[in-house]
Amino acid sequence: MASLKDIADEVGVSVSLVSKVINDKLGTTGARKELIEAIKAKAEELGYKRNFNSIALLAKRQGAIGVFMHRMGAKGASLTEDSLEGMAEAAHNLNLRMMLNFVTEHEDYIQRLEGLHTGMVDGVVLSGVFHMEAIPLLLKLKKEGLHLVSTFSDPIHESIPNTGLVEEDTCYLSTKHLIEQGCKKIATFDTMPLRTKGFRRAMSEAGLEVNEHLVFPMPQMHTGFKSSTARAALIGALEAGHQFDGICAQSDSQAIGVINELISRGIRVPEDVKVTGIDNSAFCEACSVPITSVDQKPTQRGYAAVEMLEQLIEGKQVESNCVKPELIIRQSSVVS
Amino acid sequence: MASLKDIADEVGVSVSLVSKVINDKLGTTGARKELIEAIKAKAEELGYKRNFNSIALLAKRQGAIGVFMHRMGAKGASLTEDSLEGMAEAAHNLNLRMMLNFVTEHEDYIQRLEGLHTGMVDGVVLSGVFHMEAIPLLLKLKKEGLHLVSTFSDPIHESIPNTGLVEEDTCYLSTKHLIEQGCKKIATFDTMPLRTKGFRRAMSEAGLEVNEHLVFPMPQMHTGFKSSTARAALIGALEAGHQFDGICAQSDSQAIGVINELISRGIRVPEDVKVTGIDNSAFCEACSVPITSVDQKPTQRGYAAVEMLEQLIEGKQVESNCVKPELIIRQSSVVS
DNA sequence: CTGAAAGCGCTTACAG
DNA sequence: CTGAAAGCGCTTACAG
Repeated sequence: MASLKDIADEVGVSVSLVSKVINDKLGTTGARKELIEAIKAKAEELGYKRNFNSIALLAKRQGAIGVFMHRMGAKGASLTEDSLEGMAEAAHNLNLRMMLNFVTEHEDYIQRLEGLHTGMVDGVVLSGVFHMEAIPLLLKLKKEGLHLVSTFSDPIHESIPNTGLVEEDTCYLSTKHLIEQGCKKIATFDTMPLRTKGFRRAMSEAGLEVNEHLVFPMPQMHTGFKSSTARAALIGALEAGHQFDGICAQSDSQAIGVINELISRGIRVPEDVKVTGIDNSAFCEACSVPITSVDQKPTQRGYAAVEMLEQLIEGKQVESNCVKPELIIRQSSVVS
Repeated sequence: MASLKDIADEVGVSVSLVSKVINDKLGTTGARKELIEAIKAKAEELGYKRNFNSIALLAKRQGAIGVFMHRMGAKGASLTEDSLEGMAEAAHNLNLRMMLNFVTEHEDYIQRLEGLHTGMVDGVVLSGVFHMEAIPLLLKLKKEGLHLVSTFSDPIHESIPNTGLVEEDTCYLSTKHLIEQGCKKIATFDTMPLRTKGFRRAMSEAGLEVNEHLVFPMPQMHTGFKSSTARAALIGALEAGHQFDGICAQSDSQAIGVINELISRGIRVPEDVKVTGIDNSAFCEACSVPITSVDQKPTQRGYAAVEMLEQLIEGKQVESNCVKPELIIRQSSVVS
């Protein structure tokens, strides 16, 4: 690894000059053409690479950010991957190195967060599953000078800017769409309160009454989003004799489980029952009936979160914002 | 951010002593108990965090590795995510920071690789999609002192240790299983030569002849693994009147497409046709008929690759190795 | 136009 | 038992 000193020695000039030439910081005064060229040539020849450590040491700035990610979403939904993709892209464009901290076990969260040294990155974006109990620790890290940004549905603390999602709009959009397609008796899996709220809002705006038997109670956690859990709930409703012509699923996994169950019983999708999901995952295309779904914009939000963090590091004022989900219409909800 | 000097000043000792106490490097001589305690207390009070930059500057070691990942696998297969999970876990256990370089566009690959400064990480694990044209650049980086390890199916260069997969075994295992379940006329999608080779080996070992009409030619690239491409190929074969009782798909996406098509034609899975996939993805559980599939062990391989890199950085000798895929049996291939 | 010097935060012989 | 000094690779006033 060649250093500035190596170049300086070989060319026969001072380290200062080499530094200035390499960084194009000669100012108005400049330097002799021959020297400039000799230095640049030698740097090239020696394969000179700047040493980030010494630069950071001097600048008191790391040029690096951390991503603290608790893996989220159903296996197959690729929310985590899409989100990382957006963050990595932004980090690259902003010339920031990106350190990944990937958590999978709930028990590890706090401990991993404690290992997040402030002298390693200029800031961190929190993502994935959030842990309420981490807030005091986060505020402590913030006080120690670590810039913090998050990308959850909603801000977790007034002092931590967030790139959110209008969560309520997910089911609002899909339910509204189902109504436009002629559905009157719509069911939903009550997995996430805000989503159910959006479902109710769309129903009420359309003047439709919600049949509470069709708001299937679900575990409000990981398992609630699963295909098999939704399938079981659906079977219960069918056996109880409840009637419906639309299902606003709160995940694609739920939707695919539901569609498989309906078809196996000879109930046609979308002719007899229309179905929508959430995540716009690979399931949507792979399902026997391609699934209408709501895109939560993970890549866009990941990108925005990193941009926001960069602003914060630069000392600018930033505010939490929200991305709107988008309905992607496929076969499961539209009779052609 | 408190420094050693801050602590030294406040306690009234030298920086050297603080350094030794903080790092438990007092040696045999030791130091006065009161001082040790005073220093540790002050460090705690000031929230002292070691500065990684100065340490790296001195040690000529970064304590960080890079992951150069070209996102791979079908959307929904979560190979990339699973792989990252294993790498992150290993990095954490080995006390290494992990820098993620996430590439999605083919055109960017080389350029991104060039941006991989040697003074930033001690080594890099290459993963995901591989680019043949990158080899000269990789060898150059290696010569500059960057440790390199990869986790592709096969090693890409004799000088770059690899945590591989016995790719041929994927279809060998699934085909063998289909034969054990009574299949005699087995089809495959010829998407990856080594997988097709494994298919042929299993057939030949069982004394079964391969019907070349049932080796469906596929684009040997991304699109070849897709659900819709496989479905189209299957429809062609069905319309040509080819007979088969088993399908060894080369991805879960292919399998799910095939199963959906068969069922829609009233052909039963697994009773009439048995189907297997590869990836052991979320599709397997979500499909109307849960899919027997081959696990490529991405998490385990990611973990192993980082361990290997650490060994290399430590100056140890390492050798390429291979992980064996594992067959996960589900409903699509077994009549209960 | 060019260079000497100080200093970022730390560790490691070495001296006392 | 404790500390002064050198040095990792770099940048930035400042002096000439």
